[in-house]
Amino acid sequence: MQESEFPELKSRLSENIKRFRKAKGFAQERLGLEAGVDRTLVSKIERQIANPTLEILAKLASQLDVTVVDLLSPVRPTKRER
Amino acid sequence: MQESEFPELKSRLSENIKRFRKAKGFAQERLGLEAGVDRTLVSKIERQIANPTLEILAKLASQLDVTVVDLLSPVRPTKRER
DNA sequence: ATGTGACTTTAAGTCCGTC
DNA sequence: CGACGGACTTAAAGTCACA
Repeated sequence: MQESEFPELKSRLSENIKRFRKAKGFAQERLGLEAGVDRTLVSKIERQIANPTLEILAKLASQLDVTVVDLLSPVRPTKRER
Repeated sequence: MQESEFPELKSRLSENIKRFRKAKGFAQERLGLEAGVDRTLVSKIERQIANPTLEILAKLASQLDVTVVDLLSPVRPTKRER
């Protein structure tokens, strides 16, 4: 049985959301409010204890002016870290 | 308020899963079985009437030997097909 | 082999808070 | 501002039967 990339995906998602959110100067609450997602869910995603649906990811990506793929992609494709 | 990419994501996901699944010669049932996902859920995803969680996407991607990003990316412009 | 309907169970997501 | 908890509602996940 193959290993799932789920843990790594959650980690990337967390880092990417934090990064894009801060780049926009948004607090978790503001991002949630504008995306139509509860602030506690944003918090859980950033703490990697959530398993969000595709729709939630789409809403957040939209408000951050990025794509869902951007949210799930490795943080630094240029210089493999971690 | 920006429009979400959700409908398009579901569409891409559908096409990509079908494509990767068929490339492996898997039936929906077989893919579901090996990924640990019910076949009716695979069916719903391909018919774009599901809103899957990240974990489900990770499980399916794993069995198809691709990444979740691959599943959500626009259909390959690799060689200008379609 | 897949689509679909009816159903139950589980967890995603919300809302209210405190620290 | 963000981590975190409790109680709640909603919808996804999962099961099964049948076309």
